[in-house]
Amino acid sequence: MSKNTLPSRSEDFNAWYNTLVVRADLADYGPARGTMIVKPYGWTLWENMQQALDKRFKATGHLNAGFPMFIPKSFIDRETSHVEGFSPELAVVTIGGGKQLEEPLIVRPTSETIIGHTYSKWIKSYRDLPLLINLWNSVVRWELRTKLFLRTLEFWWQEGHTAHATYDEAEQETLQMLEVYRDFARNEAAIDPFFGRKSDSEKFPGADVTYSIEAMMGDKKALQAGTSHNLGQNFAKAFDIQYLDKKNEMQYCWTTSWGLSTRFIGAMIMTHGDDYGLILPPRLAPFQVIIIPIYRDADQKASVLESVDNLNRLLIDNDIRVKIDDREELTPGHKFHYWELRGVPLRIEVGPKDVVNKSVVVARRDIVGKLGKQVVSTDSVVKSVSNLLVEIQEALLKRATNFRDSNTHEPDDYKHFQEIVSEGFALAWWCGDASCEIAIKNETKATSRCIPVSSSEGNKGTCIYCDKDAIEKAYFAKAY
RNA sequence: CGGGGUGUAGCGCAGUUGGUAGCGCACCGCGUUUGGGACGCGGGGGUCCGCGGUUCGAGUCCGCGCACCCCGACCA
Repeated sequence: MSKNTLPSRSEDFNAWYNTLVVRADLADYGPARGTMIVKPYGWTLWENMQQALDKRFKATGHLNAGFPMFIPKSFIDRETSHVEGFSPELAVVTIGGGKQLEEPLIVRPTSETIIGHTYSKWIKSYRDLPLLINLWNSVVRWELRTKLFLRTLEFWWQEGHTAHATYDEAEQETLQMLEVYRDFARNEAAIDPFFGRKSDSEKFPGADVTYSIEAMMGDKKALQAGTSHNLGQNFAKAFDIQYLDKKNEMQYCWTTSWGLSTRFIGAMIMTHGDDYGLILPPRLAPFQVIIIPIYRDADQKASVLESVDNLNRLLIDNDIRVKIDDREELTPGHKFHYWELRGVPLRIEVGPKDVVNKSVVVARRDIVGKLGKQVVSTDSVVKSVSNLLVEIQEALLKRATNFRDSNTHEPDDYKHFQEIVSEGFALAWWCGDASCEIAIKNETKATSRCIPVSSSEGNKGTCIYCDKDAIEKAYFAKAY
């Protein structure tokens, strides 16, 4: 029993996470510092996320495209705050084919600049708008401190880039995609994030406004899990993205960008996982059901495997992602732990007794042990499994949301605020002044996460730090 | 870049006063097992992070590097 156990989640969350990511076959360390190898099991999870997101992007009128990973270095210099934000973390290529390049190339840290360059060529008329494109790619940012999925030198993501005729359209797009992320998080990943506008110091370099979804992890720290930016006309002006309007007058476009990355996998791990390992939401899990055959002798083996095959086919026919673990060298008990570590939502045990009784044992990953087990007749197994997958999905969302809410509080005063953010989220009146934000960070390590839309509900208050008038509330928390 | 820690088999570790490298898990073979991490027997696998020094002899002592991890700084 005491073999191969994970570090305790409650005692050492960090060690738990690092060990789990590797042991559950999601990812591994690459040979270069700070790089990540996403293993097939982790990549399948990412593919399922991609499908769920891509469906939503298509439904809102976007098309995918592929853009170069090499960008002329001069591009990054065109937008003032963009260059200031990204210069420290650029990977720069100076040699190609053995020769010094005339102009260095940067490995894309994000594609706003090359998109800007391209859109200025593509967009001539109001009839070309809106232009709605998404990219699935990887980007490189030379981070000092790395952690698998949460912050690596290279990571995989999608970046949407749109151009519009008016500010209102751009703002509407920005908020629409924020809502897409929120909906994805809630309904696919069973994570209900807070969402809102970023403070000036936390926003994307080059954006007028950044919105984000912010999720609470199992250690009560915040994770920015997706961002959507209204870029105003900053990139349009830097890259000359102009169109002729109906009155034959030149106008600058209004652009947006929005991204969600493999970091979100970290969010799922840290939201749902427990001491036994991952707990994956059924809608995204690479395998929704793992079937474990159990038998003693050759006769039993034959009948059990036949029964398992039938069950497997039945589930596949009903679009359930299922896998049989028929490895002969491992005992059933070992396989139970193996797949619990990997977070498969449902386990079906099929043994000699089940064959005789025309039944199977179904065990829930989110309720480990006998409490989560039930005997289901073969006739109704598809219905039971389908229902249970929905139930688990709902239970995970409910559990995570309860945890979030029971660790989020509105402070009465600054002392109270300090207590709250030492172990959770605070929703507090804030004057909007960066100096208060900085002081709070220095004194508590908590940063402003986002300012929920209509946070004030028309009321006014006083800043939790400086007592000056405040018209908005912001979430504050220690963050990844 | 500062503080701390660790480098010995795939992973986790032990290695005594310096004497020529071992344990558990994993892996391979055979057999018995299989409803919550099976067992027996046999087997394979090592530039002991690197370089230099001390010594008859270095995993061990000394010096200099390097890498990784943790905590800071930094981080759409």
